[in-house]
Amino acid sequence: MKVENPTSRDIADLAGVSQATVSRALRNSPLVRQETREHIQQIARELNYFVNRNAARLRTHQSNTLALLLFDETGGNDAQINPFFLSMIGYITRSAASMGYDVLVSLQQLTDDWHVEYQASHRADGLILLGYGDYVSYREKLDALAAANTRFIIYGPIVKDQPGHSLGCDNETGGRAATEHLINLGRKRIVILGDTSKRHPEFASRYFGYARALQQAGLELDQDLKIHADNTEEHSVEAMQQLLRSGRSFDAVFAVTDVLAIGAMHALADAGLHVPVDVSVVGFDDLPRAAFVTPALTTVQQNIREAGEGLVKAIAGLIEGKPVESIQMAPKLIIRDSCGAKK
Amino acid sequence: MKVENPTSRDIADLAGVSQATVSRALRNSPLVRQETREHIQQIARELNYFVNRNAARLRTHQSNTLALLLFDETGGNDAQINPFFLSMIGYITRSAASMGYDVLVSLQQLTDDWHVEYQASHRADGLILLGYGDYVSYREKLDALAAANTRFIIYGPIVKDQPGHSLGCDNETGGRAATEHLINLGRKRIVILGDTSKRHPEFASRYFGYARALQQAGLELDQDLKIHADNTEEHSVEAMQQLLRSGRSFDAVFAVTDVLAIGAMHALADAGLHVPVDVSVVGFDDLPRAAFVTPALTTVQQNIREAGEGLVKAIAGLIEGKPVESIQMAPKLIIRDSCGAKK
DNA sequence: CTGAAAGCGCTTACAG
DNA sequence: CTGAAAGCGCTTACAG
Repeated sequence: MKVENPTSRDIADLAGVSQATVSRALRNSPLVRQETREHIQQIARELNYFVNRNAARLRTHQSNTLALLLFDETGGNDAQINPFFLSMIGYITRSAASMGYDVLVSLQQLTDDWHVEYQASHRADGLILLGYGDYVSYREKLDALAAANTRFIIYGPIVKDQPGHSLGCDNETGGRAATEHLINLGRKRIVILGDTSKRHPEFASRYFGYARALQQAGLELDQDLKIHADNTEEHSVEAMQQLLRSGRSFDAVFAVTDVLAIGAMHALADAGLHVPVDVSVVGFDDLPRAAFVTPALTTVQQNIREAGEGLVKAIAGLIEGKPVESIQMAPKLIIRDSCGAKK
Repeated sequence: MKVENPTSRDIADLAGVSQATVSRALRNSPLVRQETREHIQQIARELNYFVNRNAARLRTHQSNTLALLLFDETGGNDAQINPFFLSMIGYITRSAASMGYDVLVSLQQLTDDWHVEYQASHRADGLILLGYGDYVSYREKLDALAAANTRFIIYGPIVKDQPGHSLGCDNETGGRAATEHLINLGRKRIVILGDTSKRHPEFASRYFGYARALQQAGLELDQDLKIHADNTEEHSVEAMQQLLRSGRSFDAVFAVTDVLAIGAMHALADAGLHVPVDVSVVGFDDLPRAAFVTPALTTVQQNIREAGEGLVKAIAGLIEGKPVESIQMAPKLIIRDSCGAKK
């Protein structure tokens, strides 16, 4: 009764049926008589048999696998993934498992010739793309994906004319909510911090929300308060130090990511300014660490659970040939201490 | 020249050679004449051809894939993975990629009938197990893995008689370093916080290190200062509140994880105690958030980069049939503000 | 250096 | 309800 690496043929011999019947029985085909089916499954269990997925995949042309591609934002120096996207992995994995998909994880650098290979080599049926990338640089890759008929979904903004599907939060509404909140707290000179160029459409949308809120409140849109910073804590600190040195007055900072907001808080504290008394700070993302910094960071939350589940559902739909629409989710303002709303 | 889903046969037809030669050429076999090889590779590139990995895997009985199994510590309520292990994913993925392995990620619940399936179904050649599990409960699963001849490596302590290989940090040395540091700061009544039972051998080792440091310093090992808490912030807060209510005096807390340390800091602050003036706090793990809490947490760092790379190297060794030894890495005390060393 | 052939372990249309 | 057969796309021992 002991077989080293049992195959369906071994089960068939043991059960006294054909190999085809074993295959059917193990897939719970209604074609097989219940009694036969149970007998076969019993034997399979005893032998600790599992279907060789590679054979099944070769035969069916389906891998039942999703590839999760994370843009490596560190340029290959480190393998630390942006914590916002990192925490999505759990939800994606669980959600995929519940739908019968395995999840392959891979870090992708801008220089890599990525993506195309996963589906072409039949390792994955579709791709999920995660990361705050530079969309101008990535565009070329996305076009290559589309040209190869690869199924993919990006977590990010809906960009006009961009190939493929996207799922992201409504960045403009989020940026607007953050800014309105600051305005309601009496703040009038609100810095917008980050790379809001078209290279980062999600950040640009947050900026549009900011601009709209100011406009609606009758506040001036001062270009001097638009501060560029690449999306790292270090760049944020630097940008804020420069702003402080310039002597320009401001009473609030809306950073387009939490990473930037945390950097800004450090720079402000180092300059002897008190958050939120002197300057209110609001971020975006609700990173796990946002609740742990002091003062706890007020921020715009993107629902990562909803995002993870939505991404899997979308790519599964694409794989099954269903029509899938790009989706925008509602962001949520999380009020903590850095804005000064709580007294 | 356009073929929808090209196979090696298509390349062969186009190149005017046999399919076998194409296969050899694409694998850079020295058997193939260089000119022929380059010609074939050229055509493959033009057609955007990639080897069907499922066929190759079926044929070679190798998946060149590692399965990364994360113990789900939330009991299925949430899919948040312990951030310590989460941040290892990047290093594991990159390291695996550099050795030619794909990485499959999966959340595993205690109730699942896990593990065995990955290798038996030929989806992975070996497993990496990550998580602060309850080793008494997991033991049964590990035995099943071993019985099925599955190759696996666990990030965790080396436990006597436990099947398989482990890679972890030297928890006893880490616990000792943390405690000695507190003693050198003049602390005499040091609470040890966490589940230090044999269910969590890594925590038990940290406790042994603690005990040894006290002993060496001629300090009493007071059982009243050994405080049990399951590894969540909430349980930590509760345990500390109970300790504070008991009126027992103490001047330091060595929490066996950062999660517990952060919970303890909250409980102490809520009770009006000042860290580190009234009570020094030291944790273990160096979670990303440890540097962000106030005061910044002094903790014992486990090198996740070294860990990730070591795990991949170890499982790759196991797969290739090389002898692999269980490994202990050196932990490193990271001194920040919560212990009171900096003035 | 190259080709013809076998075979990895499945799934499924076809025939009964 | 079941079996015989074909075939998914590779890799590699064997023969030349």
